Amino acid sequence: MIDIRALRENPDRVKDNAARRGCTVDVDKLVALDREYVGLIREVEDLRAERNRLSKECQTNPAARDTVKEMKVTLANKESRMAELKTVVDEQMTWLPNFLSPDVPDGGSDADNAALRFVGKKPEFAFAGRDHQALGELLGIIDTGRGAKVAQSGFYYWVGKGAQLTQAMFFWAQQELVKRGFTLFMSPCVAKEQTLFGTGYLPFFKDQTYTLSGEDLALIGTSEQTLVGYHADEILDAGTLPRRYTSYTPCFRTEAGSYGKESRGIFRVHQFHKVEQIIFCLPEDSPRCHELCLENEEYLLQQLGLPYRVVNVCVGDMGAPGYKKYDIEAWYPGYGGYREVTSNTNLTDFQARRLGIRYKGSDGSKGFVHTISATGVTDRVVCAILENFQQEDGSVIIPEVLRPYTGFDRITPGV
RNA sequence: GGAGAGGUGGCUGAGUGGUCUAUGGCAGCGGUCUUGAAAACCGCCGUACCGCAAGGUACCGAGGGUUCGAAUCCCUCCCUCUCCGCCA
Repeated sequence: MIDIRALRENPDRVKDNAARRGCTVDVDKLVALDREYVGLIREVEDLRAERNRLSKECQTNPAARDTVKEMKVTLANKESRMAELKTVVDEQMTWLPNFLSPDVPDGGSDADNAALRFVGKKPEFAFAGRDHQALGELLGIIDTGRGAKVAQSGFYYWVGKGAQLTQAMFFWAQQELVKRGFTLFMSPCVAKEQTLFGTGYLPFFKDQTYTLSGEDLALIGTSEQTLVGYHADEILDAGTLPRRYTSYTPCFRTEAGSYGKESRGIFRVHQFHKVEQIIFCLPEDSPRCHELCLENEEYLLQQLGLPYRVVNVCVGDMGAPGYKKYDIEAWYPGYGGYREVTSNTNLTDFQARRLGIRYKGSDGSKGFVHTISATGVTDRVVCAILENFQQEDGSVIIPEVLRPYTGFDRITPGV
């Protein structure tokens, strides 16, 4: 949610931003409705002041009661119009996108993202590289068929050494982030509507959400929802910022409308797993914290030995709550291209405003915190490990940093 | 799932129709005193919104209702705690 004062003081800026981000809210109409609303606030509050004054007078002057009774009718009419306007204005406000960092590239899709740098050396195979699905089947470590049998298409099993490798990576990543100042959480994997709304997933990504029937609960699409929601309606002591939180949870997404798009393997699925990075910080600190999360992402991929590129995500490929976003795309030799493995968004005060997360400084300063939401690692990173470290016979060499956690240094077909 | 108790400001905890944003304590801020600190004493100390300002309005779990007037009375809902049952 943007500050409604921005709308009142500089509607053109809001309008331009909304247009650039493909938002269909009629800003001019919204401004007019808000203006009427603010005018009514004045009238209603004046009437209430008069009513309150007369009510006190009733104790000594019973005749005042009749006056107040009459006044209540007028007041009730204005109040109901005011409530009506507020409902409409609030609803429209929730659809307005965040403002953009000046260095966000234009563009309509991920093809327009700006590559910032390429890191790591792509492996060179003297054989035809397999993709993760082929490797997973050959090694018997990814089972999509039984995932579909038991749950639905889009669910899958990691099996045997694949599951060990995956768990090893997730545990290792959590440990690394803790070393870097993050507090580890185990989080609920469901959240109520208000939490999803507050984090900006609703109303924008409603059709991506699995809701539980008969409950005000949905499966989380990311632990960002529960970690950011953790401090809803709280005032944080500025001295405790930035706060760095991490957790490892499953993430559930319906992926409505994306059937058939890059659907081979387990790249786009209904349930994946993620180690998340969340930072709450002071407004002036959010660009720095955003970079910090990117450094962490890069550090993890470098330790694993994976080649990747960093992209500055363009307007059209960024969700409405984002102010600036970096994606990291790992190299997938079996697939033959770079594919998104992490994303890292500076949401500025967009979530904090909706959730009521504020800070207070000892110098009396106060305001909404900024939030950064970034990936640590996901299952997609394991897919990249499989593709990059595959051998001609289909076996996969385990990155050294993970070996203390896996207890083995390679996965071999038939073993 | 069954039974009971309760939700008031950063915390604690009074308040059962009007002068209540709301007693007291703790924490916090400022000051007196002190070489400094502690203690003691004095003062300040919620949030949001409207307004140039003066000031005003709203908020005692949420939403309705009664009333000239609701933290206080009525209704609905939510949540928390305790005990019992079940159980990873």
